[in-house]
Amino acid sequence: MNKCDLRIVYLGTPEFAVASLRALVEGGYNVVAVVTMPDKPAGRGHQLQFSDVKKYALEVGLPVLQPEKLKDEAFIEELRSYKADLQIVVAFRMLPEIVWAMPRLGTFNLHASLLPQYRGAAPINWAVMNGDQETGATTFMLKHEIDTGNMILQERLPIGPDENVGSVHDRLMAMGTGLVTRTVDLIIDCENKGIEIPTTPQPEIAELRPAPKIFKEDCEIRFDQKTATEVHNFVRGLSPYPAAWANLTINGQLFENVKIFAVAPTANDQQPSTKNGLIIPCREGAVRILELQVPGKKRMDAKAFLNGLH
RNA sequence: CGCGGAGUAGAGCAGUGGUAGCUCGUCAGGCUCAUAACCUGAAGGUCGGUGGUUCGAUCCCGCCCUCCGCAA
Repeated sequence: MNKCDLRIVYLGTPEFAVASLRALVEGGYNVVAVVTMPDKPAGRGHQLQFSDVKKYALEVGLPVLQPEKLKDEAFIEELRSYKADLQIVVAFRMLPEIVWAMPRLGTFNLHASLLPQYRGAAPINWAVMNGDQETGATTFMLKHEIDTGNMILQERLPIGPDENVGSVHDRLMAMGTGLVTRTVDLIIDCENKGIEIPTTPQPEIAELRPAPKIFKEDCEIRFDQKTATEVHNFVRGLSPYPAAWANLTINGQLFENVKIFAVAPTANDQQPSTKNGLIIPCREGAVRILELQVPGKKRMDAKAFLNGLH
């Protein structure tokens, strides 16, 4: 079997999933259809928005399936009609067994963490928020419990001490493309040799850190409850999306819902200060805010913000 | 027709029915390490676009363009 003989159905939604899809398409793999989220009204003015994966699929002329419900009879029938040998899911949603068990060779997932760590929806954010110095990406075969299947390939990636999640996301996305294509190559190779795909059960680890979906209320910075280092990690783990925020009182003026994109730990300070930049005291130490955004305003560095105070 | 904010000097913001200021930056000079330092001086704006009201509009009214927050 050649890579152009293997029929692949690809499931994914955001930008992170586009990279691997593109790698497959441009690498000459036989992607026969794409499954993605239904179009939704979004953005200012509630315009109908296509998912990033759908935009790309349309660009290259791939069939797009957008089921409201993954168990829907019509959708299952349509999916079957593509006669996939393999399904690949990247940043999609939970799949019912009837979907992931459908292809002859099964379904594998690209997950943006070193499994078994950071199972869940926001693995990249949590790794940075926890101050980890390393993360990675893993491909694994789907099974019932989410993000627990046997691992196929895994690759590690260092996290810089001041790096934010946006940067880690982009680097993991690039790394993921290689992981996905190599996983497919491996599967084809095993198929040709008539052997099982070698997989490894996820190791048992005592200290398992989860990576649940992050909501806005989880993003408020509690300066009084965190050390300067913790605030720093929290901010970069949420920057640029979904962004940490806080209500700040500066020179007696209250600013609500201020998004904070970058801070640097700095010398201790008891009071919020604007003398040497925008300094906010923490439970231990203090941070200097480097980049922020007030509602209705543009994102700006702290210096610009201070220039506008009056 | 989802709700809302905003377009004034390179940046961030004030302001007024009689053609505009602040902080920062820039440039020139001084001081000399204050780790986003200090002093002096200068340059730099058809106040988003377009109609209207007015003796006169950056400011009031209509339309257009652009940017942003919320919500999804």
